[in-house]
Order: sequence, then structure tokens, then C-alpha cells
Amino acid sequence: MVEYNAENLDALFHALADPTRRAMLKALTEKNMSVGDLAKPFEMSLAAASKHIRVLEQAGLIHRQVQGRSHICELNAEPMHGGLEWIQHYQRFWNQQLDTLEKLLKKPDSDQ
Amino acid sequence: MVEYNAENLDALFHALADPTRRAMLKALTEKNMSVGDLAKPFEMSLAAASKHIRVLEQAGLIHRQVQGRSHICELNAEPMHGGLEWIQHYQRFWNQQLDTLEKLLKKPDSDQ
DNA sequence: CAATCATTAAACCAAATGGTTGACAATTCC
DNA sequence: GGAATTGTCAACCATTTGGTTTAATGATTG
Repeated sequence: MVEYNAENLDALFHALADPTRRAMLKALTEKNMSVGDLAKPFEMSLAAASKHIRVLEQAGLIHRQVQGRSHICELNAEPMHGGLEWIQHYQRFWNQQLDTLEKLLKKPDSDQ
Repeated sequence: MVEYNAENLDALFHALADPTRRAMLKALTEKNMSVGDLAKPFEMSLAAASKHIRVLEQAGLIHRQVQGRSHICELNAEPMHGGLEWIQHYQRFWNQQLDTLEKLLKKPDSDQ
């Protein structure tokens, strides 16, 4: 069900690399929102916001449900799972680095 | 020590949104490598690879140590921590969605 | 039917991205 | 010192990105 191919990660990380889009995702954690409502907080045209929403949609992070003339957006966090797992493969590396730092701090005399 | 501001996340996710750069990071999990070694697997000029490396460096994901004429790159995974934490805030949303799906699958008669 | 509301489409623009090539700088080797 | 090695810089190019404005589409309301 979940696919972790390169293109998914490209689209996912690209979608997350913009503060406007991250803010939109955050807003959608509160409730489902129309395109207009999603766009409101940002100082940009509705058309510009609409493009951001499409980027999120193409990354699979938003599902859209057309209700009459308004498009209701719903968060779909599931594609983030692939990103999380990808990053988690690196977790041991920063833990390792913190461990090394910790050792240096705890045993200041053991070196130099 | 770790800062989670928007610009960090912009740079981090942007750096991760490219398959060449993700492959470079993976290579660096094995061992530290020079720019030339890092560039070798890719069908692009050294200059192009060098630019990717700089993007990684600017996101803080790589540290560079100049040794004579070769530049040794070392993975620094720590900036990923911010990205991991950001994504983890959304984890409950996809778990929730999976829970819902699970309920539907386990109680097929309870609805419709 | 006409006006209004919600949204996308199209055309355009400036800046960033990802690539190229050729010149340059620094280091090392003979 | 001269040649080869390692990498960056600069200029250039095509494409993408993120924004604009002005239509155009489709649904709703009066």
C-alpha cells in the first residue's frame, strides 16, 4: 500500500520544502478546509495558493472533495510515512554523533 | 543546539528532494569520501556533482575537510533530526487513518 | 436569466535549479 | 619547474518554481 520509490520521495520532500505549504498542512490538522479558507492567511493571490495546494495534492498529501463550487481539502499524512522511514535510516548517525559528543563532555580529561 | 526554524526545514527538505543528493548521503553512510569519489557514480560532470554537494553542505548535512587537493566529505545527519520531528507531528494522522481502515476491515458488517 | 461566488486556466515574469563547458587555482608528482 | 590531479568558478542554457493579472468555468442565488 505504501510505496517508497524515489519519485514519491522527490515529490514529498519537494512539497515539504516550502513554508507556505507546511503551514497549509498544519492548518489541515485542525479541520478540513476549502481552497479559499486555506489561502486566506497568506499574502498572495488565490491563484498562487491554489498552485501550492496542487503541489501538495500531487505529492498525495491532500485529498480533494468537490462539493458544489467549493473544493474541500483533507489532509492525507500517509505519504509522510515514507519520508519518515527514509530519515529514520539516518537516525543512528546523529545519535552516534551525540553519543560521541556526550562522551567527550563527560570525560573531559580522557583526551588531549 | 538543534534549531527547528523554517529556513532550516526549507533547506533540509529541499536538499532531500533530489535523488542524486539522497544517493550521495547514502554513500556517505559507508565511509567519508572525496568530492571526486562522491561524483563518480553519477552520469554528470564533476562540476554538477560539486553543486549538489554544496547544496548538502549548505543544509548542514555534509561537513567538508580539505586535505591537500582533495576535499573529504563527512555525513552530518543531525539536521535531519528537525525534519524527523516535524514529520512525527503528523504521525498520529496517518496512524489514525490506518486505524480507521483497520476497523472497517475487521468489522465489515457494521456498516452498509 | 443574470449576478455572484469559488476555483482553475492561461499568459506572463523574475528568480532558482540543474545541467553544460572552459578557465582557473591549488596541490602533488616526476 | 612542468605536468597531472582535484576541485571550484564563471558564463551560459533550458526548465521549473513561485508569483502576478486577467479571463474562463461551474455552481448557487435572486
